[in-house]
Amino acid sequence: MSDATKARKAALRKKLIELAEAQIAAEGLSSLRARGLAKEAGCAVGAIYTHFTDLDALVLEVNGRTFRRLGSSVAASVAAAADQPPRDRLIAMSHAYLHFAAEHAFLWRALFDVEMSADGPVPQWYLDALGGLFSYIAAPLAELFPDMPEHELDLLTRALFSSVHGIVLLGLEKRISGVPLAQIEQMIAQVLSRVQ
Amino acid sequence: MSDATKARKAALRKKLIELAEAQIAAEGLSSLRARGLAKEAGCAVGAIYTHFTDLDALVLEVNGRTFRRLGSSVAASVAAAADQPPRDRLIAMSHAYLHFAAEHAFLWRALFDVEMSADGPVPQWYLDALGGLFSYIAAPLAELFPDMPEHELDLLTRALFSSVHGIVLLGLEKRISGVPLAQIEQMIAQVLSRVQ
DNA sequence: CTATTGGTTGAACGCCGTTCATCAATTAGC
DNA sequence: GCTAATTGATGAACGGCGTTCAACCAATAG
Repeated sequence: MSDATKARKAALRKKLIELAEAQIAAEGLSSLRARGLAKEAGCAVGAIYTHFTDLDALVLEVNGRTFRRLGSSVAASVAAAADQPPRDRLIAMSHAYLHFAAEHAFLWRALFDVEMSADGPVPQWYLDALGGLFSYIAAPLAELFPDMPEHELDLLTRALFSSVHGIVLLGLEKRISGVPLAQIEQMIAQVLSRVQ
Repeated sequence: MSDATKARKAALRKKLIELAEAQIAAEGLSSLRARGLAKEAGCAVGAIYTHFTDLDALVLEVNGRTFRRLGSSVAASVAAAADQPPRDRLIAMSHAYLHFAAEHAFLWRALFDVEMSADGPVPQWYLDALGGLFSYIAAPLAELFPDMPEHELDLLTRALFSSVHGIVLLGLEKRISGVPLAQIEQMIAQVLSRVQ
């Protein structure tokens, strides 16, 4: 296969991922349609399936991008708060998580809405990305609780991540108990600053 | 309309709700099919739509039942721990929430998976049921923090509910970070017992 | 006994994701 | 430079979905 052919192939693949991402970002995961995507990309529906085994695989690519951007976003907030006490770093990265979720609401939701339906194993990069987020939390916690056994520290890490995730999830869910961003920030700070 | 006719009508309606509930409980919300339901109920597909505007409305009925049972379950755990200190009551009701979610995984998930897609307003009983759960949490918190302003107490209530919800959600999600029930209990206790 | 009402029927509609025989274009061999 | 082989692209077709609606029928009212 010539370089030009490979390039065209890769270009269509990239275009499909970008268009899918734009569609999800604009109108949500459930608005993604194979036919709509093909029309926008200027190709036939069947072409999608030469690049991805099914639409879920395509969404997984989009989620990969989203997860990496979320990771950088949180990492940047940690770096910016490097000279602050551990509890403030925890709050800073949680607020970064919140703002990412709020600014990219549909893309962020897609992270947790796709996997459930697919029944293949979770890809490794997914677990790695999650592990990365966990490690950002674990570091300040280890400073706060230097005597805590590793196992308990690991559990507390997961517990706090899940707590922040839950607060962001329900806080942004306007249909259930949606509240202003400032109040969600307050809730996160309330829970994290009470961790003694 | 005669009583017999009304009774038959109500019987089919009830049967449809029960069959839908059984299907969701057994294989999840996404496995619910109008045709399958009609076949099980021994009626035509169209009959479903004389009792419910669409399948979402039927699922909403199922969710209503689930929410009421969840409410009683949490209420019972509060009653059983009535003589214990507030923090222990918080932990007891959170564990009740966890065990309900674990035992009725698919029905519990349906509570949060349907509403999102429908675009009508959230029905009042939904908000009432959520308010009920909140009030169970608010009571022990008011004992723990008698001087806290009402607004902040309200925020802390939502924050703690969301935290427990997040821990249960991700803890039960085997595909992401699923862990044994005992560990999820530990995580809940960790977060709640640290609330000072 | 007839007219009317209202729940029930199931074929049909439009949309969906996915497939596959067919096509077209590029590559490899000579 | 020509032919054969390969491979991505095509889009009509398939099966399945939620939902609709003209036709049907059983029960009620006059």
